[in-house]
Amino acid sequence: MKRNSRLSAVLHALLHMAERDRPMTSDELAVCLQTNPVVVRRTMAGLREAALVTSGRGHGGGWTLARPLEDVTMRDIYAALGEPMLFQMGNATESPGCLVEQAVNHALDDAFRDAEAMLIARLGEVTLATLADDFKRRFAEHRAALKQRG
Amino acid sequence: MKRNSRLSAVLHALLHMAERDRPMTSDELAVCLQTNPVVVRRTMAGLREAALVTSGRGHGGGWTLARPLEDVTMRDIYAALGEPMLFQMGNATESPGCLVEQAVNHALDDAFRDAEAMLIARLGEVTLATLADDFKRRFAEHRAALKQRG
DNA sequence: TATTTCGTAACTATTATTATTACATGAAAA
DNA sequence: TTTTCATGTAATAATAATAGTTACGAAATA
Repeated sequence: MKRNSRLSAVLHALLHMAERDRPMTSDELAVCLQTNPVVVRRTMAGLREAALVTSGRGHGGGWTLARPLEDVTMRDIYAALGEPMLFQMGNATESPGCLVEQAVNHALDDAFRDAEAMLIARLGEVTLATLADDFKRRFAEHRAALKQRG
Repeated sequence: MKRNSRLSAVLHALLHMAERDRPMTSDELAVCLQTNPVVVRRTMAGLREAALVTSGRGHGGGWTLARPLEDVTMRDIYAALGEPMLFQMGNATESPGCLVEQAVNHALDDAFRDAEAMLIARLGEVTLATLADDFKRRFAEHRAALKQRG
């Protein structure tokens, strides 16, 4: 079950980019994300339009972060991806005139709208720097565990 | 864009059933929901297992609500449908060992889990009676508007 | 100029969901 | 008891959304 995982894939890509001091090519990112370079370009195009990354062609070209990690939240990235639907379930639209359907949709809309607002707010609280720090912490733990094992 | 709209479809069906004093057949519900009777049976099967509805075969058979409207919440129905995934996006699972991926997944899991908990709690606050009342209100308004227009 | 790399359109493949067909089972009516 | 009606369910087909691929053009660098 691996639906629309673009958001996590993009975060994954951006953090890998942050670990390097030169551009990463679409081919490199494709290997890293186990996908196709064309898919990488398509996805990153949205981020470029949002000025979160830049791309360069030819020798030494590839993808580069355009802003400091502290300035970019997961919400920014979600927005740059076109604010894809967060929820699996939509409303019925079989009989738009049906008053029963309207009552149902109204109740569901209320609940889903609130949950969505909360989720988006949460995405806005986490920056790429937060994620990078968490990665570094995990990396340090990993090394410590290796060392202890000898 | 009409993904997995089972929840709203089922609510729609149950409220229509509530408006009647005899069982509704799968064919009737299928017309009402603009789908196929077999799809209706498949979907309602989950509700029957959860004892929210009963089904009867042969003449006079069909689907009947098994509990008072006040006793059934949208959350009960969500549960009866097998608690389908609420979110469109899952986590990346390309490289389970990748520490970058783990950091990303952890942050996303946190946000999604909280939003899901909130949404499910909200579903638990709305009963079928709530929806039926809302329907009746809309119906009264509808009639008043018709009357005023002559 | 040769090579690298992105940009993008067109097409194919995969997957998830929904719809359909077919037939068995059970219940009520004739 | 036979006929009719309705659900139960497996198997299959159709549809739609997403992802992957191919192909080729454009731009930048060596």
